[in-house]
Amino acid sequence: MVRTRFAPSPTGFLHIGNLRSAVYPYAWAKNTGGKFILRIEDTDRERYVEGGIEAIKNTLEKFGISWDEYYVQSERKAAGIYAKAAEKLISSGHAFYCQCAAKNAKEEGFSNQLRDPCRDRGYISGAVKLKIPDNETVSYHDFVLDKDVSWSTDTVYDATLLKSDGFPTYHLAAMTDDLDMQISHIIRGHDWMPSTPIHLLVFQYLGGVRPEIGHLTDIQSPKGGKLSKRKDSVFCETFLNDGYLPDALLNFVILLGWAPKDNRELFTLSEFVRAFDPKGFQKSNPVFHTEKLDWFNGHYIRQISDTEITRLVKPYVKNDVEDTKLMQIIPLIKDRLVKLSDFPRLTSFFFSLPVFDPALFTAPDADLLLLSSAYDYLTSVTDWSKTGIETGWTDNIKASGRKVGDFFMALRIAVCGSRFTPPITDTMVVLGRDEVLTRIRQTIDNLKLKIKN
RNA sequence: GGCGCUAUCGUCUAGUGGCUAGGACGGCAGGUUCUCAUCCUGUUAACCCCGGUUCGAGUCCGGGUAGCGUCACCA
Repeated sequence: MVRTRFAPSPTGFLHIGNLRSAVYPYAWAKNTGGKFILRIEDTDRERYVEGGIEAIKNTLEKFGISWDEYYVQSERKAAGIYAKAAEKLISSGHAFYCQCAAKNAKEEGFSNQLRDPCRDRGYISGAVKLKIPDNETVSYHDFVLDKDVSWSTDTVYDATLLKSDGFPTYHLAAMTDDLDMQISHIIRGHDWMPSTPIHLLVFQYLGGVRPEIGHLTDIQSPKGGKLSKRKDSVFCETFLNDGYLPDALLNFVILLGWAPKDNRELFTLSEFVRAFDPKGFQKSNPVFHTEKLDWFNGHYIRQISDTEITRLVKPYVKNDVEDTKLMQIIPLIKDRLVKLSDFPRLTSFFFSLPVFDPALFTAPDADLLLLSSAYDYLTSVTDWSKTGIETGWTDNIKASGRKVGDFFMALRIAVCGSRFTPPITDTMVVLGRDEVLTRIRQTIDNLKLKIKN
């Protein structure tokens, strides 16, 4: 029975890395019949984004990730929980007040002092900092890396626990909470690794049962370095709006840094919960190449029903298009859909007259004959259905000595204005007899004009 | 620069001392087909380097090299 947590800061929308940091602990907790906790770490008032909390919850829900317990650090701060923890550390001699001006790491460069000059000044107010002991070794076993990691405290700086505005930093808040909430396993980003010795000390001084700790790999940008807002598309909502299914994105992300022993690739969330094994965590950083995501998405789209796709494709379709029309079209383009947003591009000719592009007709004279022949034949068709149109047609074309491929290509271009379309007969059925005949007639006229000039 | 982590096909990965190093995506080729796509088949391509341990190393150890992370009163 495992208790895990996902602890995002409401500083923006949920990104790919967040999603992964949420789904692993979720799966682990559910796999063991334990509890998954959502904890909002909103202790940085500067970076707080209005609506950030709702956005995070909202997106998690889209992926089917639900939580058993929910906490907000600013509320716990108001209850005095972190101040109390800080006092405990001060009174036991493991923390001290500091009245130095806040440093800005970017400006300070790499010449930071590890030991704070205020540690022995006996101030009775100010920011609270951790008093790092000299010449000690702190260590833990990382369950992701499956490795013991240790530091000399001589390389650790006196980290701030409580800011002068009374808000705790991550170092105090998260550790206090993990203890209070009896978190059994901390799964967090690799970028937290360097500050782990601080956390180990805080845990030790606060007392209680220390959670196991594991550091997830960092997702790398294909452009090098870690995935970032600047150079990459990172927000889950962006992918969702772009027509990626939550199942596909989740499946893709799950496999970025985790793999089962049998190397299975397809997982719904509940299947992942069942298959989850902490031994499957990857140790080296994956690169965020999305080719496989496209494959997953196409795969999942092909799995779902036409009725469901009709619903999903709505945001990408004009309002006045009826469901019955959509239901006719979807079977024709389902296999061609990589993203839901491909729908309008693949189906434009169903809704509007294609523009005549003379360049598409490579042999205008021959095509004109083919189209005239097609027009004559289609006029004679009484049963405007797939079989009604198709029966005997191909044989007739062959008998007339024409190439079937050329014939249908000319027809395809005339009716759809493109060389790439669903099977033309099915398309014509959906379009309707009058529309099809009109389009062919117009194309014939346009072609004649072209030939004349 | 200090501290720390990592290292198998282009990408995601399986591998836990004895394998022709496997799968998936992508690429390429072929089949199916009125085009494209789907689907099917085949194919391509990897153990970072150097030492050591061992009868035997992708697997263990050491050293290089490379990549990554981090050095805030941000998380």
